[in-house]
Amino acid sequence: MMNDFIESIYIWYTKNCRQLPWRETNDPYKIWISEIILQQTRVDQGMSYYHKFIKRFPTVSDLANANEDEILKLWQGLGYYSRARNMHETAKTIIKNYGGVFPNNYQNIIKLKGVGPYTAAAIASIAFGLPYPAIDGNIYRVLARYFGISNATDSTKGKNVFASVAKELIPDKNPGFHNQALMEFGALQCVPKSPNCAACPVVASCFAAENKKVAELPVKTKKTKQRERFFYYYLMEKGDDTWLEKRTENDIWKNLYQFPLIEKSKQLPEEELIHLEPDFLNGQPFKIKSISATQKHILSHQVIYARLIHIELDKSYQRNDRFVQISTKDIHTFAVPRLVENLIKQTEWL
DNA sequence: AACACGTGGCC
DNA sequence: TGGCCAAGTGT
Repeated sequence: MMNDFIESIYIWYTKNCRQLPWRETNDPYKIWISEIILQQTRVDQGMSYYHKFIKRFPTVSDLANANEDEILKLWQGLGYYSRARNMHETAKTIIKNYGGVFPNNYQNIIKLKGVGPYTAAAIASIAFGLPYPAIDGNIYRVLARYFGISNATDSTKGKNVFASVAKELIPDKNPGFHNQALMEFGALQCVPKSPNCAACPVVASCFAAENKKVAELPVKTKKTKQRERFFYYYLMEKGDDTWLEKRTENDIWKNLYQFPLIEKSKQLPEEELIHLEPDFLNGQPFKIKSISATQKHILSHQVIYARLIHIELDKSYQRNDRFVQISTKDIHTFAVPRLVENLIKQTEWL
């Protein structure tokens, strides 16, 4: 029964799998890079980043020796920037603790920063042929529907139930093929919304198809609530120069750059905006040249309303040590969040 | 254990 | 359009 299911998935995968660059290699370094990029990220979205990273950092020591600023610049636009910071830390760990050789067992792989149960199992099975079941969002969905598992995938109980089912299924030989087949099946056939069950090779024995539960499975309980934030960025113009600020707090976009920011707890009307006196200007004279329209930027847990206030500084303006003074034409060399990138695009002066 | 962490695509 | 979801992890 289980074997028929798995056999069908293997046949389906052999026929339908995508040719992906990280499937053409056994290099654990490249497989690791691909797995980090693909965390919570679609193949289409991550593909160009994979190519950029492998080209710029062909080996783990190339990555370890890089500056974090450069790594974040390459990662710009992908989101979840802690992945890039942790990747850098792990590259340095592999050089320092493993002599530059990627650890080849699950226990050491999962110790690496940014590598959790899913990624450790994926690397162990795909790169080293070790029988660890990788359970990602796709596999939760496939197993929940096919076996009729109604436990929430984001509960501790549910995770244990899915883990034990996945463990039953994992073969000793070709576990990497097995894990990728199941994931690919979820990604292409057993999709979240309106899957084409008529074309599914295992529909005849699928619990959800049989019981009209395809739309109800898998079950998730937690819903994320968003908070609103109001960002007022200052584009400070002094001749050909401007200033950027690095976000160093444990908050969104850590270690990325932005225009000097004033954050408010509520939206400010334009007449209040024009009278704002940012502390970083130290009461020195400035002239407002323009104020952008409000830009709405949506994150998974926040909604940010941002405006860019373009000001011209007097020649006497003293530099502020919190910020980096740059030649404005160099602004594109700094890693910035998508929101700031969009503001830059919309501003004539930049 | 619950929550924070990005972005883009889909309907 | 707004909510859901995508090869999860760290704290």
